[in-house]
Amino acid sequence: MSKENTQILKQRREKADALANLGVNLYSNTFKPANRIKELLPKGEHLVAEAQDETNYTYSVAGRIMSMRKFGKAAFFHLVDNSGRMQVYIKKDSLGDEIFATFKKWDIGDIVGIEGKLFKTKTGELSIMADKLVMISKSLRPLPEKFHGLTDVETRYRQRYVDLIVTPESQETFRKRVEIVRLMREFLANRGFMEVETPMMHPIPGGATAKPFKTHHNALDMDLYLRIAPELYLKRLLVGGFERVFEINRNFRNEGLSTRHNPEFTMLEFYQAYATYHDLMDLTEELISWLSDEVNGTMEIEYQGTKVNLAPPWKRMTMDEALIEVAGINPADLNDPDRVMALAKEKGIQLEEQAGPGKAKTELFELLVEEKLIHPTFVTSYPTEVSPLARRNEDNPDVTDRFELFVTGRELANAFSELNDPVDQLRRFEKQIAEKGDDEEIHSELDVDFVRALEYGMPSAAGEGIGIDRLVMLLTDSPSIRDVILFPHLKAEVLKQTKKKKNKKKSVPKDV
RNA sequence: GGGUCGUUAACUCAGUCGGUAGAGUAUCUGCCUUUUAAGCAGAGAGUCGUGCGUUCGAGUCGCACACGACCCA
Repeated sequence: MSKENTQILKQRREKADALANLGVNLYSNTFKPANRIKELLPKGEHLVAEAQDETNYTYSVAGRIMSMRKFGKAAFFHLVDNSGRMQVYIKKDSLGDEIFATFKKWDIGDIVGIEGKLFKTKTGELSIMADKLVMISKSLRPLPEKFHGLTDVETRYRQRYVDLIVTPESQETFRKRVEIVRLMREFLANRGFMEVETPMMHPIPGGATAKPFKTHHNALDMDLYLRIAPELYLKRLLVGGFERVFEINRNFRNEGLSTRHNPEFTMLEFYQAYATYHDLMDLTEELISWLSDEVNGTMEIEYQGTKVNLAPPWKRMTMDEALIEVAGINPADLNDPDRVMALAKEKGIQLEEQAGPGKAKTELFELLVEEKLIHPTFVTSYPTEVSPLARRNEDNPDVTDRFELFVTGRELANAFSELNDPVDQLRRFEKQIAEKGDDEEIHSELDVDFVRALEYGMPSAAGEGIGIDRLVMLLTDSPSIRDVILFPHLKAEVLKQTKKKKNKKKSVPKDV
């Protein structure tokens, strides 16, 4: 990691001091750019090389200096603002000796304001001939090299601000992320969904099976858990009469990190009364294919070298069908609970004592099928055993009216027709708690209030969760979840301390 | 938790058999008023991730640790 007293940093500070001594405000807050670079570019389109803008209008722009070519009495540099990039031409003649002397202390990385007139250079690049210069923020640290940029991923994650300055692809990814979320809200709002905010701190973590983060409220003297899912609160709103609700916000899971897992991640959850999981499959393929088209201009995308066709309709198959068709399992084996269990053992799957054939089947699916589902595929009929909140299928109580969506071998969404029978719900909670009872880290407590809510009557409904981070990964061709989260979690950075002449011991005040 | 790889100048990277640390960019100085990876000449810049060990001698070999990447659980 970077050291804090290097030659290059000293030089930058000395330069800043020299500039201040010339009477320049290094951090002025008076310059207000009247123009954005993007809107200037068309204004000079018609000009030929070496021609001046005939209107002779003075424009003003502000931004960061990203490259610099200095001569003895002139210079070119590129200025970048939020909208684009443009060349500025500086001439000693037109600025005067004093101003030009201060300009000589400008560096790549400085944020500056420019006023001037448009012209085209010999090589035909539209530029601003500066007649006024304002230092807005003097940069004290050098930017990464102009040609290779910043390639060290650790620095890109830890110092995302530098990454955003010098890596246009990174900027583009996060712009797309913002756009995807904005479009999602628009899509759902257009269908009558209302966006709500439910608690992030839960007295009882529920709605999923995961290890929660624990915290404590001092005034109430009670433990709280960062939510692992908003599901049980959103369903309470269905009880309350809000028929279409959604929430886009963070979930927290105290588990491992990987290219697909960040301890906090963003989830869209939405619930629609009087709908079934079939309705949500229609809605999901419409939503995601539309998002791809809006953001990438196509439904046929490439993810890490693999072509993926997001154009509807998408494949729909039951878990049994997937095991038979994709994994080549004998249908007879799937209908016999003992043979399912045996098959799982055969494939090296280690099952917990309480696990039944539903769990075994799901594990087989995860092992043998998941990674092979490249194009979007809805897998339905999940075993009831692994779906404690989903409605049982009317014809076969062993499976639920549930689907998960897989794209590029990864789970992207999970949805089901909701269980609204309070008696069944209570039974399933009790069973779930009995099974997880030995795992202290998975906090098991029956959410009595949720059952009470169901007892008031929750309309038939279907609900779904879509992992936003993974969706953004797919639509931006990003290999790691850290590439789509602005500030991903890493271990604490060990900053190298500059050696001091004496290590003064800090006096530690004793507790009185 | 296990395995593999990585960590050298501000950035991007070389560094042979273990023998006094290299380049490009950036920076500084000089020249340079249409350049755009500007150019020419010169200069400075390093606790080689940290620690211990082997050795006459370690960026290089060994061990431990830290951080990161990928794979596996």
